[in-house]
Amino acid sequence: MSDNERLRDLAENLALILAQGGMQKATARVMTSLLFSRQETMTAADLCEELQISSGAVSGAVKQLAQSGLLERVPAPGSRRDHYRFPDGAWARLMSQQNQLLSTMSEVAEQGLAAADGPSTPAGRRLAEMGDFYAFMLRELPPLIARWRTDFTAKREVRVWRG
Amino acid sequence: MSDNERLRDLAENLALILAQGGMQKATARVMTSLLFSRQETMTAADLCEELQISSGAVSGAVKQLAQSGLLERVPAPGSRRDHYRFPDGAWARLMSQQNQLLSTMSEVAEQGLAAADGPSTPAGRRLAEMGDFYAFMLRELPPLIARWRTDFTAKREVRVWRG
DNA sequence: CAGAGTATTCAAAGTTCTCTGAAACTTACA
DNA sequence: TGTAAGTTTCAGAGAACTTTGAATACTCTG
Repeated sequence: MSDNERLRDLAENLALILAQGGMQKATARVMTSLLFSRQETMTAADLCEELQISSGAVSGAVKQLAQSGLLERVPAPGSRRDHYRFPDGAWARLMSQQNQLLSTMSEVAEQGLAAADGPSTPAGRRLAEMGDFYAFMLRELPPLIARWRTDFTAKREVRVWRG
Repeated sequence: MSDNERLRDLAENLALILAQGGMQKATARVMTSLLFSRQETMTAADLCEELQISSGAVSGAVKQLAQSGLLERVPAPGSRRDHYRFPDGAWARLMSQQNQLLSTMSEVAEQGLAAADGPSTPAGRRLAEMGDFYAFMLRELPPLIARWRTDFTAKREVRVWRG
């Protein structure tokens, strides 16, 4: 199997995993195509051809991905077509967006605790644990992600110096 | 609105959020019922009545939840019915299970990097970043969760002494 | 070991979601 | 401003997933 075939295989495989995790199939395939593509950017037509899906499906996938920051439009002078790419830092951004959910979980738990007459009732015990856990994660995760960003940026610069 | 109604409302609301995030509706509702219930445990019949769903749906939901550690069967002497409860430490366990996914992401990125002729190609750059990010998270998340467990266990013990 | 009370399985029905293909819309250039 | 290239929208077909309800299997208890 050539390296190109291997890349395509890995892309389709990862798309499958993401689809099982709730992402739309076409959306997942567009995302992994961009991620594993040898090209810097891909056009909608490229994606249609590579994935054998309609332009409508590509349009929908692009919309969703752009909203969650997993795809960016690249200005392409001299081309009428939109060019898309998988943005640098997307993974970190994706995980940061999870904070939204953590925050919701934490709030719901607090409200529940208030309605449950404190942490000594069964419901109160469960909700207190839930609230504590999500508050903890909400406190700890953002600095962790920030630390990765710093580390990785430093590493990348070393690579660039070395050329 | 009474506190009981508020609890039920919060439960249904959270179930809706989880369902939007890909969890099956019946499964999410069973989970949040157990989480917000004033009782220590609930039976299948309790769940059927509270949620107005069939026993088949409850059975399916119980199966799924038990597999992911979000529900546990409680031995109930003197009752023929199974009793279910939301287990202590479930949230931490749930997050730990995400490590499986982190691990997969990290591996796929490595394999992709190998097929992409190193980090100086466009695909290589993207996959190197992805691999680095997930390897980092895989290294940092488990100790973080362990730390929460320790902290929370200590806190709970303080509550018990005082209680 | 018989029988009542529960839990689980499974086919069928219902529901929701996704993709396609065509039409409408937008944009860039002559 | 007209035209051609490209993108987005949307209704409808089809696929995939959920739930139900009845039949089956299980498990205590007398």
